[in-house]
Amino acid sequence: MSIALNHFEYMRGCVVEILSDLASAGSLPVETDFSRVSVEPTRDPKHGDVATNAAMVLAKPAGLKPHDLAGQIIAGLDNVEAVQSAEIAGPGFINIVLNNDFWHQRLGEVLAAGTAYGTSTLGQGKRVNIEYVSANPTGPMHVGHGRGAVIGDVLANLVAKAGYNVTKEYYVNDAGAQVDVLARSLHLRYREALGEDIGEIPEGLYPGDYLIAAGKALAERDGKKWQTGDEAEWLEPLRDFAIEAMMDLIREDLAALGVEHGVFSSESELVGGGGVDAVMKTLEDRDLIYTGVLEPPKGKKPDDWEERPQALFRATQFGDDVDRPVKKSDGSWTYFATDMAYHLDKFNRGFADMIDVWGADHGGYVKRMQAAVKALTEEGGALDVKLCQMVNLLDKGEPVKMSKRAGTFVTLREVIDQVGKDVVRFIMLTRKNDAQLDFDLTKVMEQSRDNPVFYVQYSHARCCSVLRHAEEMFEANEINMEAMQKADFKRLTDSAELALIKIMAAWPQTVESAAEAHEPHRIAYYLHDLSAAFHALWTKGSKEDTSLRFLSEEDKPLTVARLALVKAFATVIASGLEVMGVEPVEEMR
RNA sequence: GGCCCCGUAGCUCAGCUGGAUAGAGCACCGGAUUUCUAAUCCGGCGGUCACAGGUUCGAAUCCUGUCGGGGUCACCA
Repeated sequence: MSIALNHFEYMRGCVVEILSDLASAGSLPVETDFSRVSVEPTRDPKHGDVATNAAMVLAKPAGLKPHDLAGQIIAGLDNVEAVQSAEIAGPGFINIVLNNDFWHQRLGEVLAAGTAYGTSTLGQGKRVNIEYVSANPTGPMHVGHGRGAVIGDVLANLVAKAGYNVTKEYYVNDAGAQVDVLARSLHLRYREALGEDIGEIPEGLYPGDYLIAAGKALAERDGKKWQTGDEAEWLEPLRDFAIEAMMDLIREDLAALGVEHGVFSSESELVGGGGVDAVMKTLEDRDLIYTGVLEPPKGKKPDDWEERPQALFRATQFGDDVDRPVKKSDGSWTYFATDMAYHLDKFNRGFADMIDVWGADHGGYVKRMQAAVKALTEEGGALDVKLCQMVNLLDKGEPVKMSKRAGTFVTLREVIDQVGKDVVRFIMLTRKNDAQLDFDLTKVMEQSRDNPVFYVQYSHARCCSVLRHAEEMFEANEINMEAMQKADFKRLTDSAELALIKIMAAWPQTVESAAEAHEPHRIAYYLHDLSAAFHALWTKGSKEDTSLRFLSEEDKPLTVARLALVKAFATVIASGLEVMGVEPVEEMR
């Protein structure tokens, strides 16, 4: 059982029970398949709380008209305790209104569960590996990395809340040519630290200032040990030193963003430990590796294209468009080859479900990796890849000009320091992962309704304000959690109050569907909608009908019931923000 | 040329895996402030869901094709 009732699932259960009864009574064929029967929210609240398509889906197999079957289902629904009314609409929908008691019970559930509200057992403890960030250890993170970091992190929280056993993983690309370049770049900074004039950083090396500190640290640790020697002598130790320094940098950035990985996997360890060779040998034995010649891409041909035979993986057998090289011309493994070994390693560690979060520029890589997983796990594993589109950094609507060379590059850390981690995390989720995102440094700090971070935080702060005022009006034991849970919820009858409860009650379903779809941005949208319902109730009480104000000296029982509503709302907001890794704000003066 | 993503209101974008009369914010127009925070709310205006076929009770959503925008295309990661 989940910690809260998913009322759509609950009502679906009721409908299916009625259908089963109809089947045993002979009104429906005994073997009728109910799998297409769904219970969903209505588009328009005027249509009721939930609607089912049962009559439309089953009319044909039952040999009945949708309306006739609907009539029989409605007769059954009238006997369901939670149902206030049910009626046929449109082509055969059954619109269902649930009674207030049912909604009041949901309110009690929220209070009982606290921020654990919405936690589900959907995943049944199944293990899922989510690999994200995996930024190359060659410098500090930029804003685009930050988006992937947030999407991966929140997706992990979300999937965990839906009942899966999640491992957050970072793949360290500490092998290959680029970390050699890093080592050479460090060597320059190291000589600089020892007093040499190194002049301009040559083209092709990393010019960033962040290596200066690493150079100094190396000079302090090792003195002049590597200053004059041959590259062959110092390359490896400097590489290790540089990677360690860069990973420290990245870990600091991640910590500032509130992101923490459980596992760091090293590419070089995988290669060094023979993991790649073993996997390739296995593939060769299965005749999935062969020596062939690739055709150059049609359209534009690369200038330095040379036709040559190379070791290819039969990716086309598993859904890819062409077979993919696993060896470079110098005989070493391609990145793809090591990545295959890495994904098999994850599978062998017990993760049949894998999710990778990548930048959109790696889009062309998805099919081959999925083909690889299919081949390596013999269909036992599944890989979903979330591609993150670019982040356009703006200030007051103008693009922020960035150049690595000119040293005007804005790092993720600078943005976090400027606007705060909570704002960064929230804004990163205000678009689907595969849509481009504008991040305006000024706009995200504005206190207005078109800033979703503020809008949601403000609704929570307003709650806290009400609860603070209540403390002056009541003795502590009159409005503690116990008292709120015993409050007379039946007093909450206004449409705006009930509307708020109904959206709160949709939280468990939101968690489950967003987790299943691997779409963390839905949480941000949900919280915005939930906040809107609260702001609406607030203003309704203060303007249209002051009897709807939360605090009333004259009617304390009613006030306690309303405080319970306020508390429950704040709890669901907090629960959602917890998934997003954002701290709820209690005051915004 | 192949592959992937995208095309929804003047602008920025949602649309819960196929549901009803397609939604929200901004902008524009008009309202609400003796207050628990008006940093908010309510109403109005605004659409050929790029286009053409197809699948079915039913399509913004799935399939095919066309047009337009972006990304990517051995030996980088």
